[in-house]
Amino acid sequence: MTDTTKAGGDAGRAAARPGTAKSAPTIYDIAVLAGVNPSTVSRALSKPGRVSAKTAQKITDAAQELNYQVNVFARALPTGRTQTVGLIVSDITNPAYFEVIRGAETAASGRDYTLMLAESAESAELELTAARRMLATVDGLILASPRLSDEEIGLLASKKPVVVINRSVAGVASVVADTEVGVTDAVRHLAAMGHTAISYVAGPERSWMSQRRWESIKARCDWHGMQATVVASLPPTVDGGRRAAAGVRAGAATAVFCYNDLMAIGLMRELQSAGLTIPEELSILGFDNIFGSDFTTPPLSTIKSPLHELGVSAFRRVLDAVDQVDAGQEPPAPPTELVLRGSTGRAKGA
Amino acid sequence: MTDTTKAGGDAGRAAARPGTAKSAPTIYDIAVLAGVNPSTVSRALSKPGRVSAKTAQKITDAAQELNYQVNVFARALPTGRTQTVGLIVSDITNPAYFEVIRGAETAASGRDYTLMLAESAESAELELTAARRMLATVDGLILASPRLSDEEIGLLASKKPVVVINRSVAGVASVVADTEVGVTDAVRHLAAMGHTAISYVAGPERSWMSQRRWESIKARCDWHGMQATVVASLPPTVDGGRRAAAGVRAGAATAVFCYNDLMAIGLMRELQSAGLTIPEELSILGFDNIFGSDFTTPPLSTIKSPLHELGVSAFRRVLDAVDQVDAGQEPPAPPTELVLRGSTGRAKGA
DNA sequence: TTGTATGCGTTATCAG
DNA sequence: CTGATAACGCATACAA
Repeated sequence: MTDTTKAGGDAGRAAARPGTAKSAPTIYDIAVLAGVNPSTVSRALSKPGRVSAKTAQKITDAAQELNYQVNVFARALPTGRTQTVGLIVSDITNPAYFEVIRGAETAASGRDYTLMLAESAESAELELTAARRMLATVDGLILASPRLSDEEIGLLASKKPVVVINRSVAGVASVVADTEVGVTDAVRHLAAMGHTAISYVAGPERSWMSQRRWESIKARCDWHGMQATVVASLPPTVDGGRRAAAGVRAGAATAVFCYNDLMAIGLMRELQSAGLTIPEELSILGFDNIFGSDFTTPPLSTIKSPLHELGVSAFRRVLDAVDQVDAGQEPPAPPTELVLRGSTGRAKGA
Repeated sequence: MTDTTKAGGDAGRAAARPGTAKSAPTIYDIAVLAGVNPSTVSRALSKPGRVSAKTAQKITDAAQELNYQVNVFARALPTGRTQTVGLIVSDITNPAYFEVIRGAETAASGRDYTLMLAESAESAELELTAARRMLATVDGLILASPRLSDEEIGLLASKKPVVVINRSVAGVASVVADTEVGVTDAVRHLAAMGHTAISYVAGPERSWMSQRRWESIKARCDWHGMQATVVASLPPTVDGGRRAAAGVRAGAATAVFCYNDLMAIGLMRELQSAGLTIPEELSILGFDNIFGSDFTTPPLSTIKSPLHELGVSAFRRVLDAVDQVDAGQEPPAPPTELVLRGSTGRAKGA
């Protein structure tokens, strides 16, 4: 039976809407118009070069004329491929993700892929739900600063290509910014400004990157013979930063790193409203260099992350995995960079 | 032929990955395990109540045991439905979209829908591309402050349910914040502070909302017998705001509204770095009340938008359209609200 | 209530 | 190089 009629329920896409008459054209329509077999149309459209130039021309012309658009569902059914990759960020409200989203997005568009974005609102549970949902429809998944456990991530990665950003999970591809260079510069600067004791306001326990940043800071402080302590572990938000104020004041540090700019901003504002002057009485540093970190008074000194590159690079790596191309070496980690503004200064009494 | 074997290319999802053995279970697998017909499984899983409680139980049990997951593509093929709605924002970098995204997202999750997010980077062309791409895979589309022309939007809306946020297009459902109340309060406040001439820094020409806000401001100023003028039309970004500085200084206004907070922040900072003191020499007002608008010195006075409600409401309306339920009345526009902070004060010389 | 038969639009296999 | 045909997994008229 080579029935080319389009019978059956018209439940298809583009049906029943006011302006839309009949359902979208298919390769069958193109086939009759071009006088070839549907399978030839399929070939011509999906694998260039596997069909004679002449018929290919006829077919593309016919497709153009009918304003043909592939039905991605029909295509995905036999192939399992969707030309879509997912990106899950832990908090859409954190400006730090702006650029990683942009980076991934542009990289995706450039390769004719679509990016599917979701957030987990800092909840491991929601993150898992979102990840599972996405996994069913995407070719690969990018997890930015995931709150999931290593096991959960490994499980996801066993089903589809997964790349994690700013985290390291055994057996899973990852793209991590090199915190070293920014931290090295920052601590050296602090030392030069007479600081001898610093503290660190950590982010969530589950945050691999928070841990990583602390280790880096600790190591450099040791090197300089400075004292370094963690004062708290709180949500990576402005409010989290505020809540760190008491702990910070209780300590003896004259300079404090916060896990990210959001926390640094919260901490600074809370301290200021309690009467402290920044940086005269305390130096504050954040991480990321987000939108708004230069709005504050004083503007925030911070360690800038290569957010855009992270997004681009992560997308590239999923695609490599999807296409089974051997990624070769892990690409070098893009470096961080110290951005000195007004929230850091000479140590009090130094 | 009721062949239940799973032959053919194993190109399906979850194939060829290290840990994954055979392809995912289907309703056929469930059917044999539960001892019923596949179509019964389909019914049991998609339309609760159309199958006897007993068999339903058997089927859900079997599904559970096999860890069954519907293949959304296979489902989408005959039905055309994907349980997914798209949201396109004009600039993912604008914090104003945080809450509309969150709103739409939570509303979507609540109804077991997935939100697909994209941005257009303030480009009408990219927006159209993104919209077209999405249209093929979603059940409905939300356009937040689109830069598209009315015709283009109408065309999209003729194919799938479309809802626009903060814009009005003939024949297309829309959700718009009521600017009136916020503006009314703001202008009244300004009048009380002795201002008699205000100016407006407009956003993009294509921005319906920028126009809307201006009309609202103009009307209230007229009412108070105040003079009101537009000084520029620029990109709705911090940099756009900076570029408005010269025009603002050239005018005689003692208070200026900016299309949004981003512009207001840019304008304020530029003016300040040129030596002006805010609000003593000039009062500045923004719109939206975004993240960071209270970080500045002085903190920005602004007209807060019901961003979250806009997102929620927009999602609801697409869903109504998708489900063909008569939306009934246009829901009332959620109101804006004046938020007085430090960037507004008594008119200079008043 | 449940089973039967078929279609959804595309890709893939196998002949010719 | 091209044509015929069988999956891909699910939903749904229709019959029983």
